Amino acid sequence: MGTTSKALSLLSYFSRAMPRIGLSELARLSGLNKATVHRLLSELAEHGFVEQVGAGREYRLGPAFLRLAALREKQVPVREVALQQLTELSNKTGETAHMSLLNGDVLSNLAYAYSNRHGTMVMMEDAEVLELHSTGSGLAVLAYSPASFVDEILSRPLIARTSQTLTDPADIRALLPAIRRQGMAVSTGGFEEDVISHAVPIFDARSACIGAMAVAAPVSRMTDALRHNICDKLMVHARQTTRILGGFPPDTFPPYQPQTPLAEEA
Amino acid sequence: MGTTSKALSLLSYFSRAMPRIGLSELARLSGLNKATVHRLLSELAEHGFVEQVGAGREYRLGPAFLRLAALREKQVPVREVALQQLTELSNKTGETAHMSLLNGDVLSNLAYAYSNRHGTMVMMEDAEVLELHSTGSGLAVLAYSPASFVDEILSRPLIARTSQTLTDPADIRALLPAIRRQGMAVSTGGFEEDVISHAVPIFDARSACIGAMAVAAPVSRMTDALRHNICDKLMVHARQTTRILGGFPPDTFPPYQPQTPLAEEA
DNA sequence: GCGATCGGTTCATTATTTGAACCATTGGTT
DNA sequence: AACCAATGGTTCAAATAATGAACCGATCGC
Repeated sequence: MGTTSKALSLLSYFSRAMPRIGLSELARLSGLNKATVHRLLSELAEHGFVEQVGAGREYRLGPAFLRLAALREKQVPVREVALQQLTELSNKTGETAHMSLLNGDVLSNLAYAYSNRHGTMVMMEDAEVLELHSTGSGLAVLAYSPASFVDEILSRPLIARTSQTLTDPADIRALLPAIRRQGMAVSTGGFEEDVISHAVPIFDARSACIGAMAVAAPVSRMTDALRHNICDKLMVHARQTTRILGGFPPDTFPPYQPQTPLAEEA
Repeated sequence: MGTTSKALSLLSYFSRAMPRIGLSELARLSGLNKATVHRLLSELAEHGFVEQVGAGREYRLGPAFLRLAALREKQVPVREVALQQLTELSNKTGETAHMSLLNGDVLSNLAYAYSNRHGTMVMMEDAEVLELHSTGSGLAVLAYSPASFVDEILSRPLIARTSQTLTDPADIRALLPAIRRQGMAVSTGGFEEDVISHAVPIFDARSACIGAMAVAAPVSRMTDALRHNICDKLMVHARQTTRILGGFPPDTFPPYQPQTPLAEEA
């Protein structure tokens, strides 16, 4: 691994759950020498990628990202496009819609939209982390990822978020062909109890899967009618999002077919 | 310069004006060897900090920034705080309010708010770059920056954006004491003709100047009454922003005094 | 078909990175 | 108050990774 990669990988240890990290702890997490981590952090800090916070001298992500994210978004307005689509999708389904992007071996939430049709909604947050094995979005991404990547992911310990989380690699592999046939993944209670999530993958210009768009609803509210409505609208908006972003679904991706209660299967 | 710094500095060549850069061009811009740049870009690309775009194989900023910016914003909601303050400021003054952060030797715009009081407004954009010598915000920052930084900035060629831009280092230095006395900088037509900009510096927890909040108005609309209103409201909201962000003005920073037409001077 | 680009690669030389051991501080425990 | 175990940070010889001139193959304009 190059020095630059080491420096950049340090950034990946910052998360919602661990927003500030001390020097020694970061050295432990990354397996690098403390002196090395210190030098890398100093260089990162010089460029505003991290900064030190008050007393404990811990480090946190720096202000440079605001500028660079704004530039990125100006060039490729993924978030803006996603928000438009999600707002429509959420309005049409009456449920929470969200979109997440693949970031290493995990999905991170990019944007979301709530509906005000019901008193209760599945809640979401920006930059929330979604695991590939326990969420509908993750399964959708796995189904359209290279075999080597799937092997890599499934070879690691799969944490059971709920009693319904699939943790056997074989069980998860068995789902993928069906997801590929339908162009959509469904996960019931895999990440949070009582939440059912439908997800459709999003592709880039090289037809690589870069993330997923999903609708998350309380299990208690799910009916055949709602399911069909969600499937139909989700398929439309996910495909549209891929297209607007300049991406192309792979040749094997099933074309859109209007979903009616009669057309149901599986 | 360490390897990491070289890699990170490559990112700084991407801008609104130059959103995509080819390998050879980036090598030329940075003065590094083409092979070196290629290796650094490959490492950056591995982590999603840059990506290659279609035909020309040029590079642009990658999707990783969206996630990291969201995390940063979650931890230190500068943008959110700024937007609230700017919206109020813009409403109270009837003019465009914006806030920019120091990024190396230049300010980059973080957020802005328009008023709908008038048919014409000074326009702004996110991630827009403001030079230190030609803008009100830049002068405010210079006035509260270390002497060595000021020397560094003023030793470089100062581009004349308009016929009214100050390009003589001595002229600019002469302004700084008055700015420090008032806690506010004013620039008329320095960046764009017919725009007058009032700016107040923003400070962090160590009382270092990290950027500026400003109100930009058409010169044609400027009256004594508007000027006093802008000064008063800008002082209030800039100080409030510093405070909310956990920062402290330096001891030398003048305390807020209500601005009335009678209290005017220079 | 030529010349001048481009992105990308190679490999001996070189300079940077590395890490064990070392401070100075801090905070909790005996 | 003495002690221990943390912390962030520093040092410098040894080891490793970065470097860059020259080289491909492809593309473009003429």
